[in-house]
This record gives sequence, structure tokens and C-alpha cells, in this order.
Amino acid sequence: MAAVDLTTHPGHLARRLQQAHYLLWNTMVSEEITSPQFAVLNALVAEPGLDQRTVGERVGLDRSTIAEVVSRLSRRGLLDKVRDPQDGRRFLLRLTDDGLRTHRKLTVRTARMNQVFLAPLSSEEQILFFDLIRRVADTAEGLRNPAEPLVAQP
Amino acid sequence: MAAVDLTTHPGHLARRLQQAHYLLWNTMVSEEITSPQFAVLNALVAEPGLDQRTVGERVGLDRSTIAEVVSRLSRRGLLDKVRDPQDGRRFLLRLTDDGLRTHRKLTVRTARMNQVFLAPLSSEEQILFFDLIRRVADTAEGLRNPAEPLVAQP
DNA sequence: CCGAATTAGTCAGGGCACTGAGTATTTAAG
DNA sequence: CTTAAATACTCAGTGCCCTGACTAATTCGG
Repeated sequence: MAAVDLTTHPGHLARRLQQAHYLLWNTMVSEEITSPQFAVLNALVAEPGLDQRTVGERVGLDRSTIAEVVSRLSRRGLLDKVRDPQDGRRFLLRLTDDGLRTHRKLTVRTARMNQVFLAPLSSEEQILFFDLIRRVADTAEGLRNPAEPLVAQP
Repeated sequence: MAAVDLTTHPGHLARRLQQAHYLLWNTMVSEEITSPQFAVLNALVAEPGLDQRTVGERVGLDRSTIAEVVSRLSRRGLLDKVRDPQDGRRFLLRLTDDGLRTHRKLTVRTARMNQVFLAPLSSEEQILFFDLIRRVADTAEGLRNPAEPLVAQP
């Protein structure tokens, strides 16, 4: 005996929340395009021609994962990937017309889905929901790089 | 133009939250045992001898995923898996001494990690955080099985 | 009692997410 | 100018997560 109540464990809650979202996305938005893929499309609508790493940074995907997601989107013909002539290490990404169309279509459905997903909360609670999660996620993210070490330069 | 603000998309937030948690878990709790694995150990501390499907139900893992997680835990010698003599379809799961020890050790570390993770929120906000996420996740979960169809029997 | 549904679990396949190691290119230091 | 460090990306490996198709065992209806 000494079992713990998982409903007070944020990690467990976060996982269940994501699963619930996955489910709803699949039925209400798309079975082809996933939520992370949509995030990438969206980043490229906002800033066409970004390089792969920066897109990953914008949407919160590490170098390996963004590579996989981009390769799937490119395979489906939703984006183009070309070497940066200025810097041969980079790949510059740009949506195709099809990618743009897909993003437009999914944007509408995503908005509908978000409404359904958040329906159990009042408007004020929804604001709070965003705020609390964002603060926790941002803070934990910040622990990654210990920022400026207290002593500046060596 | 028509890009969307992902910081108001619960799915995106949920994903970032889980990533942040994963990161912290990895550094503060264990690099061997994952959070879902701990959840399974915990379920078996509470109810030894559960069958695989029920454990999955308790911790929110579908039949395929629970099978993988259980197989890893069993490979590491943290649990035993035996056929139910009463019902030849089931596997009954039970922690080994090692599994019990591991659970005890991780319980302490997990509590510490949760404190750090939730540190940006006040006590009241933490309660709210749990409540809001739980309500959203539960409601979306509920949409899965449309409950009783309005008309009872055919 | 027997065939039909139901149930527990497996397997193949696709996608997300991380780490650590390796390659190529660019930039910085000497 | 040339070597060393940094940067963008790839690849292999592990683990979580889902669906759909399949097998084996049990239960239920007639």
C-alpha cells in the first residue's frame, strides 16, 4: 500500500488531455493531417520561407521531430523544401497552393473543434485554462537552458 | 495571410505541457522508467492482480499501448504476467519485489517533481489547474461512447 | 448443447517525441 | 589562411499512442 492519486499528477492529466484532444481532432478536423502538422502549416502561413529549425522552434518540435513532420508534409505535396542559397546548411520551407488550401480548410474546422473541446468551461474559465497551462509550460521550458549563468563572461 | 494564434489552441497547449513534463520527469525522476510506466506500477500497487485491460482503463492506455508498456516492465522484471486460470483470455499482473521497490522510490521523486512543475501557480491556482483540465478531458472522453442512445432497444 | 456474439490480447502500420552520434557547411580565432 | 567551434540537418534507437485486422477463449441465445 502506498499508491498515489494520479488525478493530482499534472503529468498524468496532461497526457489524458492530449489524448482527449487527439480523439476529437481525429473525428472533427482531419484523419490525414495531424495537429502538429497543422501547426507547421500555420507557422509557414505566418512566415513563408522559414528554415526547418526555426519552424520547429515556433511550434515546439525538436530537430528530429520537425524533420519527420516536414518530410510527411512534403511527401503529400503540401510544402516545398529548398536549400538556402545563402547558407548551404539550411532548408527553406514554403507552402504549396495545396498546402495553403489545406490550411484554410482546417482553420475553420479547428475553430469548431476548439469550441466543442472547451465547451465544459465558461469564458472566464477558458481564459484561465490557457493562462495556467501556458505559465506552467513556459516555466518548465525555461528550466531547460538555465538562462544566463549568474556570472557573465569568463 | 490568415495564420492563427496557437497559444489559444488547447491542443497545442496540451502538447507543450506534456513535453515540458516529459523533460522535467527525465531530469528529476528517472531516465529508465517513464511516467506512463509509473502509472501502471501505481495501479498495481493499489490493486494487485488486475488484468491487463483493466490496468489500461485505470491509467488511460488503450489495449495496444498497455501491452507494450507491460511488456517493457515485465522485461525489466518489475512485474509478473500470468494467465488467469479462471478465464484463459486474461493475463493477471502483479508487481515483483523489485517493482514495488521501484514504485516506492519513484513516488518520492515524483512528488518533488510535481512541486517544481507546479511552482509557478499558487495553491488555489493549482486546484483550479487540476479541475479545469480534468473537466475538459473527462468531457471529451465522454464524447467517445455516445452514452445511451436516446431510444433504448431496437 | 451449439453456433454467434463478445471479450482479452496480439500484430502490423502510421505518427509524435526525445537522445546521442554523425555529416556537411559556415563562422570565428589564431 | 587555416584550424577549431558552432550550426543545420540526418540517422538509428527507444518509447508512447492510435487504428484496424486477426486469434483465442468465454458467454449467450435458441
